[in-house]
Amino acid sequence: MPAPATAPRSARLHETRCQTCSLSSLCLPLALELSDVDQFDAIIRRRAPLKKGETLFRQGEAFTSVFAVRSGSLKQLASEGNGEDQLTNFYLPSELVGLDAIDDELYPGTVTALETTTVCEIPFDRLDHLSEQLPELRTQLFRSMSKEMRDDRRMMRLLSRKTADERLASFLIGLSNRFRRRGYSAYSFRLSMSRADIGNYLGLAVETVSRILGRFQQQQLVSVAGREVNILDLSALESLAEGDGCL
Amino acid sequence: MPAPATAPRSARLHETRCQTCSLSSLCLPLALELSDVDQFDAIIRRRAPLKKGETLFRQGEAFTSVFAVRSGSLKQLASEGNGEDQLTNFYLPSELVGLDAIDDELYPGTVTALETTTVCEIPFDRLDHLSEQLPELRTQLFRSMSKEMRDDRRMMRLLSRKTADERLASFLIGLSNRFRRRGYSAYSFRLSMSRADIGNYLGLAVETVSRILGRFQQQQLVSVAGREVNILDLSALESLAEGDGCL
DNA sequence: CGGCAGATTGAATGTGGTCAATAGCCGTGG
DNA sequence: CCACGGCTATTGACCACATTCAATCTGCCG
Repeated sequence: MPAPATAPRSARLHETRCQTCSLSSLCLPLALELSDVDQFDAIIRRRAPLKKGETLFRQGEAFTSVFAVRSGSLKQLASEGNGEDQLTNFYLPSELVGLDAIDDELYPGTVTALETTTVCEIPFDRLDHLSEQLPELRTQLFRSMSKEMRDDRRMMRLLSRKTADERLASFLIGLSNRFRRRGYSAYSFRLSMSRADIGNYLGLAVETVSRILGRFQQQQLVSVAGREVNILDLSALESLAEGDGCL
Repeated sequence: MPAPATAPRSARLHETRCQTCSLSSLCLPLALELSDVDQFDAIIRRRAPLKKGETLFRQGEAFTSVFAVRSGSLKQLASEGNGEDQLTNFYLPSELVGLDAIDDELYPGTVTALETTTVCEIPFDRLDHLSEQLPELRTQLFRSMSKEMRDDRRMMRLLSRKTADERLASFLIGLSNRFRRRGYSAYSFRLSMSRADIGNYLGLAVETVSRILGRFQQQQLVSVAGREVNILDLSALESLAEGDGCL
């Protein structure tokens, strides 16, 4: 049901353009000339906001689009075989969702909103085609994918070599950095995900997450109240995250 | 030092072309028309074979090229901070090395040959530029990266949820599949990596790898003699790898 | 105010790591 | 050809970290 020519106020909300988006310096069009942004903007489809718990797409659905997060946050869950679900990623504003579906043209996980979340839908065939004419866009796309690969490697290192304490510390540092880059406080933020999500993501039991957050609080590294986090000693947390504990 | 017009025998070895490469159906030019393969072929640089233990590039070096493995195998090691090295990947023939370096234009790990190995060097700027004219090449490149991301997610699941037994089983199954796709036996192959490499990759101690391989042998799942592996009960190994142990 | 999911805390268990010793493999050189 | 040295692999004993199970507590929405 496409919006009529004279859209009502509710539809206007989704008419925002890349040119006016505060994330444009982090998002795909980051390297584009103003005239090119117009072209890019033209292929974007705005979406009605997702409410908490609503899914953007489900595992196994046909891949058609990648999505740029505009506000809010999402998680990606992959259930494989009879095993439990694995939380493979959290997505924050300006990040691209769905790049891992290009190869076999099926989304490899279910992506769900952790809070009220708005995304821009970017049909991939049009993105691909546009990337032919706009080398900067193509480069940015390659970079996004490459970066995600690098982040994955970092995650593998976390999962295979780090202790539970180091994982939690890394997780908090990672969030802090991502918030900072997006213009939010690096020291004070709200976790949009549950302890269970954190545990699932980090390969830890919920109880372990809880215990360690408690311990961090005792050690004056952070103060945690429910989902509100305050980082009290960033550098200590950083050295913990890098496994400097044995120094 | 480019080869003279009439190249000596030793240089001829590296003149092989994509058109005659037995891997062409798995490698990047997979989807190209014959005429387009010529263009692709023209940007490839053949390399002298790497001997066991020689490095293709080191962590932190400037990114210039991706590499397609032609024969042999490699490992990628990333050392972060003061921590130990993390083995992030093994590369087999037809696979692309270096895609994770695009974003920050530095190789994020050191890649080393596990045995005598030949690779094709593909300067990335020329690849990128060619992908503008050849949509199929671009698609294939996107797919390769997307696939690597998917594989990384699978690896994360392995590292965060699977037991040591399941990891080893998954590892053997994965190798078996990769060998099969390349036309080698899925049941009988030689590990080009040491136990230490396997352990590092799977997030296990060497001793654990050794123990579990021994146990698998007792259980008649495989027979292992040094680096020679024979898979005796593929389906049992597969169900083990998927964590069906509790069924 | 009640109900329920999410979060915390405690005690017991087990998987895999560490340390240490031994055994096997392979290339080198006598 | 065999002996030696170094490295890789195997095996064993012990220990620790994180999981599991279970109970309790907190906060939130109806």
